[in-house]
Amino acid sequence: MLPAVAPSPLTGSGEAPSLDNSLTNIQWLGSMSSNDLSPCSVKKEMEKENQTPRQEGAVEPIEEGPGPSSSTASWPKSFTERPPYSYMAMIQFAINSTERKRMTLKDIYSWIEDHFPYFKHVAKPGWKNSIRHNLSLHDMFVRETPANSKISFWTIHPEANRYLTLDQVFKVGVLYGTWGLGRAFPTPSLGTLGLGAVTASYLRALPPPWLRFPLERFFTFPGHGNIRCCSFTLHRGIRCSFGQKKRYLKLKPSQLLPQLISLPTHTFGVHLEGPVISL
Amino acid sequence: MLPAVAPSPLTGSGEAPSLDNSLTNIQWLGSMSSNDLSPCSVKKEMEKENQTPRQEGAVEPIEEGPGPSSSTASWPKSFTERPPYSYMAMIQFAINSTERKRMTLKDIYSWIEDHFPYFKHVAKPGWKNSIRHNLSLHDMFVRETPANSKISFWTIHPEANRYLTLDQVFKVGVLYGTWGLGRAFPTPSLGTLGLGAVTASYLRALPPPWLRFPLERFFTFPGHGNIRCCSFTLHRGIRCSFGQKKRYLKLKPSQLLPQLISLPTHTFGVHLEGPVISL
DNA sequence: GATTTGTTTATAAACAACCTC
DNA sequence: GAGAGGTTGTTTATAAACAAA
Ligand SMILES: [Mg+2]
Ligand SMILES: [Mg+2]
Repeated sequence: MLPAVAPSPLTGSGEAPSLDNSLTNIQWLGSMSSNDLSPCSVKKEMEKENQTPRQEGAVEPIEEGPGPSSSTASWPKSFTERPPYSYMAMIQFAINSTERKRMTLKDIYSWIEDHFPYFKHVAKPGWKNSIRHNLSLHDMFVRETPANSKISFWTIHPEANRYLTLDQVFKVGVLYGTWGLGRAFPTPSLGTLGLGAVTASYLRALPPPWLRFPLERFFTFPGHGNIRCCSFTLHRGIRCSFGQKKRYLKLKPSQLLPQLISLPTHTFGVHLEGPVISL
Repeated sequence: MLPAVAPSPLTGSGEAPSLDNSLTNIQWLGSMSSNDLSPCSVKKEMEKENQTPRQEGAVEPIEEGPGPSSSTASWPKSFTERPPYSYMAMIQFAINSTERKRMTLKDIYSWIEDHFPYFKHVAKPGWKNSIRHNLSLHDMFVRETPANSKISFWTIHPEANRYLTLDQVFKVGVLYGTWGLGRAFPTPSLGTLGLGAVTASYLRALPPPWLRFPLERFFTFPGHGNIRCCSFTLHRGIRCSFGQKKRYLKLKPSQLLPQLISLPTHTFGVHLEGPVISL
């Protein structure tokens, strides 16, 4: 019941306890953002369906901020370290990178290897099994075979596709609606990062890279009115909460947007429109 | 390419190759059928919601047929051997054994332990994790909390519930519709049992316990007309096919009955009505 | 005949929320 | 009431069995 004092945003992220994991992940956010693909990814480009060219303007490269998030001069960890994205998220990034929002299995493999070298060089071969598992398991992913074709493409169910791309994950977002009305985060426990007492201005004042986090899924709840508290996982081990507990919607996370077939839990991009409510 | 000759039904099941697994499973079908619960299951009976009394007439005890399926005089294997049912199937058996078709998690645990001692005495404790995983994962299982109650019950989505019970799995069924029109089973491969050249009279002539197998899910396809071939898994490693290949519906198994949210693959009970077509 | 693609189940684990003692 | 520890619920990862292409 004692409201724990949330870390002040302006004192810097370095003061929050046990942030090692988060900072590791934060480095990921900027490192593989754009076109630094390995050369081997160019050869079969003609056989693949066109991928939409990246809009460079959409990417905000992360300047190294204060604190331990500045990377060393050697090979970036992102080449050997597992990205913080779930398979479900990476598959969406891959499919949504194409013009027609569809991709063959083989190209999904390649896209992921090209954008996340971990899977090319480090991961056990079973990661491809996991990709196939995810494609089959989640209703969000739908296989389509064009008439008179033997090729089949994986698509994203139109009701479920929010057209998120890897680039979007890096964007800076703003709060929308009546977010951040809650009290201080009550009980920051192991592996939990409470931002506490969140207001829009509080969030705007957060030093980078905090606002670059994927926050999207808990922002809008069509049909559920104004939600005054939320809690979500940024990456494994890093969780954020806003507002009062005890007032959660009694819905499992994947039901929060009931019109969607399936929602990923982690690592979604900021994808917001609308007015910012100053609190 | 060579069409393998299917085993003749009247020469007995003992001649089919590599049936060790199947016979092990067949023993399962009769051994735990009725009320031979362990004594420790009686105590908390009052706290539980009523379970419907078993209709003894519905169970056909399996007399020991010819071949290696007769069990030894010692403790039946079924007490230490894993039952052939998936978690999804066992959960349905448990919930459907109650009057109101709902059950708490704890009672699901108990029901399974009582009816399948393997889970009480042999299985690693992680099996309960798997039960919870299945309850959450499959949309078929829906949690309901009565108003003003703290208890929550697991139910089966009414559209998906076929009200199958453990007892029904033992029932003998008959073919319905135009089943069994196909040719010989083409390529029995490792772990596959081809019945081949199946007709209704062929199936009626099969010695027990063949017709006691769970066959239900491929029998009726509302809205799909007459299906002339099918293939299904009885238990792990034992697969049956009817009819010609190359004429499969292009649907994944769980979509065969599209009005259902989710269908288990294995171990479903015979649940048939209608005329038997003699071929 | 071997490889790739697709579907399903099992198991372990991370983690949140709830409940009980 | 507060806290510790066990129970219940949701989600992801990984391996594997197996069918079909
Ligand atoms: Mg799918
Ligand atoms: Mg469920």
